[in-house]
Amino acid sequence: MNNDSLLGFALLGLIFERPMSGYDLRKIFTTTAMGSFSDSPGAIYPALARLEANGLVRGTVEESASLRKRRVFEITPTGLDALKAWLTKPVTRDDIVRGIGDLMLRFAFMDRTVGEARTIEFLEEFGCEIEGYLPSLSEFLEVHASEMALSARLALESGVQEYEMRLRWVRASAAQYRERKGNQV
Amino acid sequence: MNNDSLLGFALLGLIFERPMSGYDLRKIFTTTAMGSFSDSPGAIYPALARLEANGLVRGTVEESASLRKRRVFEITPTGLDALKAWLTKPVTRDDIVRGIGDLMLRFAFMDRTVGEARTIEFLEEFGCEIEGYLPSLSEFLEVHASEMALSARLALESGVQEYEMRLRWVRASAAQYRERKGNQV
DNA sequence: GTTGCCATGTAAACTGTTACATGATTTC
DNA sequence: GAAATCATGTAACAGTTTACATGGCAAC
Repeated sequence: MNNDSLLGFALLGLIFERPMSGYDLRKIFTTTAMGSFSDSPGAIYPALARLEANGLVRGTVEESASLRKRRVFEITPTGLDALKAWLTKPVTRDDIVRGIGDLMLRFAFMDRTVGEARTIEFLEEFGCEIEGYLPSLSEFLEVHASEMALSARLALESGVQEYEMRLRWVRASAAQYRERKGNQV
Repeated sequence: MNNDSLLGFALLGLIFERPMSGYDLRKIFTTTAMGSFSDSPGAIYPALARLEANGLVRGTVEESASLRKRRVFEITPTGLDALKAWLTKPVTRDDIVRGIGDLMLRFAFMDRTVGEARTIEFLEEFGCEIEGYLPSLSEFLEVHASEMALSARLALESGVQEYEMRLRWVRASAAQYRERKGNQV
């Protein structure tokens, strides 16, 4: 009954943007910047089957003339609800500690689904959580730096730099959204 | 027979630094900057059992006075070989596309295991792969920016900025290693 | 006519998640 | 003596990887 894997939501979000076949989705993972996902059929086709079993997408075999058989999936109203629910989840500390990839995926899908107001809120929550986490990470580095191996220390510094970079990005992005919103009024 | 999961190597690397129990390892994942790993016993204890079954670590029950029973694991020569083999694997395009977390973990363990020369080599390979990948990502962004939703474009820009940041980090780190090496001669 | 791409899927093995279970020891 | 922490583990389930399997169509 559950379908909360990141791959499932990635598929759902892409299918929302336009109806697609399993093969189309695979190609997106191999050829575009979404290369962090597996393009293996053993991951994608079962994930699509789960989405369909849960009523989040509906696949129909395309029969247009001389084309090979293709099952094209489109999102259902239930599926759109599930997508929106996932996108509007509050940002937690855990989300940023366990890797920000999930958050970035959610953000990428936001613009055409949950609206600007919520997108800006998301960025604010994102920024708050980084601001809450970064000092503890810096402090840990400061306290333990002397006893750590050079490579371990540098790896940790890289982590700190990544959070700092994301924070700058969050602020710049929020500014862009506010500007756009302002222009529309 | 296989034990190539990232968690397995994380445990192996930590146990190499000093012998530890499963509980110690869990605490590292909850309390230190290695929070990207799961601290659930259902992940760690089976992973330790696999490492032991493959002869990479050896667990002995500590019987010191009035302490609770603790199984303390230490690395075996076979385990050290496996750790070094993992650490010295060449850096591939796939490593940087699928997420640099694995590479950073490998780097963090390098200093005390494979030596400075190999660590510098690793950084050079790392830098080369980013330099090879970044232009294609920037180009993709340039070509598709106009047709993308704002949030999707910003998410992609964040990805580009991350690679740029890692590249700066790689260069600065390599410089530190070369400097240290120079000082020793 | 064979190589390569389009397109879909399955099966076994492995890994990780969630939740449960147990019991000892320290602290209040 | 109750609660928190130390410490180890198991069981059911879900998801991914790897490898295999199939067949149509297009180009050369």
